[in-house]
Amino acid sequence: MLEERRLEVLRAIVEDFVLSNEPVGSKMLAERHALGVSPATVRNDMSALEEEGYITQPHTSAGRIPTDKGYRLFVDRLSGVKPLSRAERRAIQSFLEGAVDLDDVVRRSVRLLAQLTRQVAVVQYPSLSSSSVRHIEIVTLNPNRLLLVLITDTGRVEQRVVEIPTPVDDGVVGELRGLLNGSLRGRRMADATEAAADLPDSARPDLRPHLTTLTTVVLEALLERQEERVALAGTANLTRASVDFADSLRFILEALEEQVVLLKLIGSARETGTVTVRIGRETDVDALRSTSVVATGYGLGPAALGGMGVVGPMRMDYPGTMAAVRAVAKYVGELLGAD
Amino acid sequence: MLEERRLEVLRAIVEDFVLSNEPVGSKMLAERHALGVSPATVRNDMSALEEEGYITQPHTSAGRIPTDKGYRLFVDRLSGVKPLSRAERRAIQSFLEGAVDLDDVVRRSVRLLAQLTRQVAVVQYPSLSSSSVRHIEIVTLNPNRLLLVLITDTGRVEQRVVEIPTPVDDGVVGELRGLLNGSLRGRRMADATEAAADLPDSARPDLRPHLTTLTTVVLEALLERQEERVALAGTANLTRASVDFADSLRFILEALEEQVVLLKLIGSARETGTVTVRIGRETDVDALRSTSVVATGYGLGPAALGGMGVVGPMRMDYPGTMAAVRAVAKYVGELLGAD
DNA sequence: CCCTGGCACTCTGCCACCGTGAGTGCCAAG
DNA sequence: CTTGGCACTCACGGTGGCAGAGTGCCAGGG
Repeated sequence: MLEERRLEVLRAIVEDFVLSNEPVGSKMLAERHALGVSPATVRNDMSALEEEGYITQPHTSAGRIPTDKGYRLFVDRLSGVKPLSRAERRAIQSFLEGAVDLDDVVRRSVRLLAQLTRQVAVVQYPSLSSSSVRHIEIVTLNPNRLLLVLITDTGRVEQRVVEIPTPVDDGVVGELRGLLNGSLRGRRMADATEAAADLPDSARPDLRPHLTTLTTVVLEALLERQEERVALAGTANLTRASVDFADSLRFILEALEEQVVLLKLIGSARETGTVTVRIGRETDVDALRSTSVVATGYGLGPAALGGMGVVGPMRMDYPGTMAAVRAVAKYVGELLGAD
Repeated sequence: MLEERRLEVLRAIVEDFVLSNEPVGSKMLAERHALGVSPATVRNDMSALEEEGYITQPHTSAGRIPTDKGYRLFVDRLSGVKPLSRAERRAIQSFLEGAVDLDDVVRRSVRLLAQLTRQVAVVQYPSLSSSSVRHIEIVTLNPNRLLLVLITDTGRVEQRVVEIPTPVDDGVVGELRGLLNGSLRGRRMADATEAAADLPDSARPDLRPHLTTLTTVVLEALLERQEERVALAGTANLTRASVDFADSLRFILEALEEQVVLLKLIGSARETGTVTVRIGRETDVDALRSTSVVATGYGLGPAALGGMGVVGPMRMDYPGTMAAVRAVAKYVGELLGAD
């Protein structure tokens, strides 16, 4: 009984603080949350919760606010995932259905997510490594330069200009195209890299040098920029919570411009099949120590296509945000899977 | 003589204010700027300048700050374009040369520009309409779906999935590819649209329906998204000048997330061959009334490929910013032109 | 006619002060 | 274990005084 009420008090504190952004005191708490006990009792509980590190007071004789640890407990044990309304679901679906190509899908999702959560949204472009090769095209720009275009089944298109030492004619280009497609088409990226490496050895001698350069470029495109890109939206929402960040806003913005940082945050959630939450210092990024990240993977199967999520103040509506992230990820996954 | 000194005073005010962000008074001005006259004289000049609307005082008994009109005069008549150092030029060049494809060029430029100017940078993707078709590729996804890939000489790649009512085999696809390339390759986009529209009429009857759908899609891709995309970087720099914006920062960020707004700002500078400056309300965007925009077109010839520029506080180092924008635009233009 | 020094005046910014109110911790009684 | 009471502690907001910077105006000098 006692334990249970304490948790109830913690939940009440988190919920109130999320709404008001003001340290919450014992009196208000006892009044507004029908806890059935007096403020004095609540004070005792608060004292215990503070002892255990779940809440803290900004200064003596102020109310309490949750700590990282407090939010963590709240997310883990005290809150579910608030389901979205039917209207919201329909809105998501219809907004995403208007997309004309992969780029558009990503851009629409990220805007949508930012709007739904009123926070900064991040969407990773579908990773090459978990999709498969649909087609490889070689276009002659001039005798010494080829343009290599790689198309994946998720609709992603990678392109590279390749300089070749000795000129080739269209016939050779056709053969090369045939060889590359024959050996790589339909393969998942991870396997394709091996197949590509073996390719030159088994080919006609006069084609080998060209094949070597081409496959090198293919491998480079596959590996190097593997999952480099992310889309970002809703940075204006950061100012909404500017009270929380004070002067650190600049560093947060700077961190968010670093693709590497974003990938670390979002990419790591990719493989877990569920929505993950990182609170405060759990983000492992110093500039984001006063923010939380709610992220998940999207796309079917064990290896997801990519990750998406939002970055917001620790003082965040976790149930609502988690629901929005999960829903958008689900729809995007379906959209790309069916394509 | 008198006129001339007044302008000198205005220049001094702008320069000091840009550095200090504090209203500048007559005494400091006379001391630091070797004007050869006493503070009292400067005061008279300031009084006149205020009368004419070039400067204003935030409150009685404070120093003066420039008005929109004052900055305008400064930009038009009192400042040149401060040339970049040799080292800076080399840095620009070497940084841009590392780009692997068009996307990379744009992303690198925008980051570079943000870094050089310490402001928010905007770069428009090369417009389709002023480049020409290098190659059109058609890939069969399944009998009823084709992927159309359009490659321009600036390296831009557009892709569209096309649903076709009646299945086609590879032979037909080959013919279609040949027809499209034969009639469109090498054409500038503006002309290509006409050629594409005429194409179906002159083709073999059995190909006509397919050609019609395909050309429709091509036209759509060319027209609709013609110059839709821009890249943005350096939003964190806005916080650097947060004093200037106070609480309007949020609205500025919101405006910057609107592609339409950015295109209006940057795109309009595309056609002028020179660096243009819009100060305060001249931007015609309400949220940006306390900012200035320095922009120019890049790419050779009369019709530029796109625009690029920066958005910053009115209190901005105009000569330096203009120089940086001009230099980056020049290098990017050369890079894309040579490609 | 223009420049200059002097002078009175007007503000903002800063600091110190103080009362109020919210909130706490502790304690003794139920 | 809960509750009411009580003394204590601070942040916050408003007030008042002081210093400093800047202005406008004016009369005198080149």
